Amino acid sequence: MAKAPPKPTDAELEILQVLWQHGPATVRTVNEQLSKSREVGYTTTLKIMQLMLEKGLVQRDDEGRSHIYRAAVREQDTQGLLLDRFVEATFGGSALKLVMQALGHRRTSPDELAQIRRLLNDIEIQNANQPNPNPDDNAPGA
Amino acid sequence: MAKAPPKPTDAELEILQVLWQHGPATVRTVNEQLSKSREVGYTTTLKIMQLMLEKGLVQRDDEGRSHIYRAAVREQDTQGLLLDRFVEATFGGSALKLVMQALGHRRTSPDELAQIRRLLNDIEIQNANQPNPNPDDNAPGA
DNA sequence: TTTGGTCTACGAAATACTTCGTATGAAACT
DNA sequence: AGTTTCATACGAAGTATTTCGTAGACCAAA
Repeated sequence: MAKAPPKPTDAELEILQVLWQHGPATVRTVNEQLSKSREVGYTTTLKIMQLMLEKGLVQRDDEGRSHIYRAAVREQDTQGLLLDRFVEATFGGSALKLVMQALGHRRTSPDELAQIRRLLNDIEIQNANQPNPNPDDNAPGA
Repeated sequence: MAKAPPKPTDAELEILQVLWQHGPATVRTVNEQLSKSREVGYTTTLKIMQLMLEKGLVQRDDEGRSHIYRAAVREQDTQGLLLDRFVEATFGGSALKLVMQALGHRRTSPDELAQIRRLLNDIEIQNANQPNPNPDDNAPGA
C-alpha cells in the first residue's frame, strides 16, 4: 500500500479547493481561479502542482499538450485530517471548545442553526440505536 | 495604538497553551511542560519565547535571575483569529461545514451535545431580540 | 520553415520557522 | 577565591514553503 499523502500546505490547500469545486483542470484553469483572489504567477502554480503530484496529493492525465490534474485526496478526508490537527494545536484537543467558539463568536444564520439542530438530532438517534461502541467513559450521565 | 501581534506559529501556539493553562512561568517550566509530549531542547524553547517577546505575543518580567513570561494575547481572541483563518483556508469560509465536520465525524458525548443545544438556544434568543442583519454596532458596552 | 504563443521542467532565490551550539554572566556552593 | 550550576543572548545551520526566471518542446499560422 502506498504511503498516505502528507498534510497539504496552505498553497496546496488553495489548489485542492479549486480542484474539488471545479473538478479536474489544467494548470492554467487553476491559476486563473487563484488569480481571482490574489496575484500569483503561472509557474508558481505549476510548480506547486508538480510538487503535489510527487506527494500524491493530485494525479494527472498527461495525454495532450497540457496536463489535466485531479485531486487525489477526498475533500472530507482532508478536511477531517486538518481539523484534527487544528483542534489539537489550537483548542488542546477539545472539539467542543472549537464548536462553541465557531458558533459563539460569529453571526450564524437561522438556516444554519436549523441545519445544526438537525445534525444534533441525527447524532442522538444514532447514539440511542448504537449505544457506546467504546465503553471507556465513566459518564454516569443520564 | 501598538500593532496587533501576528498569528502565532505552531511552536508558539504550543507555548501559549502552556502559559494560558499554567499562568506566568519561566522558560524552564514551559520547557518541562513541552517535554512531556515531545523532546525539545531548552534553548529552543528559550529562543522561541524570545522571538515571541519581540512579536508581542508574550510579556516578561525580568526581575530576578530567571525571567517570568506571561501571555500577552488572550486565549479566546487568539483562538478566534486562528479559527477564522482556518475556516477560510480549509472550508472555504463556511463555518457551517466546519461544525458539521467536527460533529459528524467524531464521537460526541451526550453531555457535549447538550451544551451545544444550549448554545443554539441562546443564539436564537439573541437573534429574536436583536434581529440585526447589518452588524455595524459600536457595542455600547452593556 | 520561420515565428509566436503556450506548455512543462527545473534550478535557485527569498522567506519563514525550528533547532541547537556556544559564549557569557550571575549565583550558589565548598 | 575557585568551581559548578543555571540562566540569557545570539549566531547560524537545517528544513519547509513559496516564488519566479529561464530553457526547451510542441503546435499552429503565415
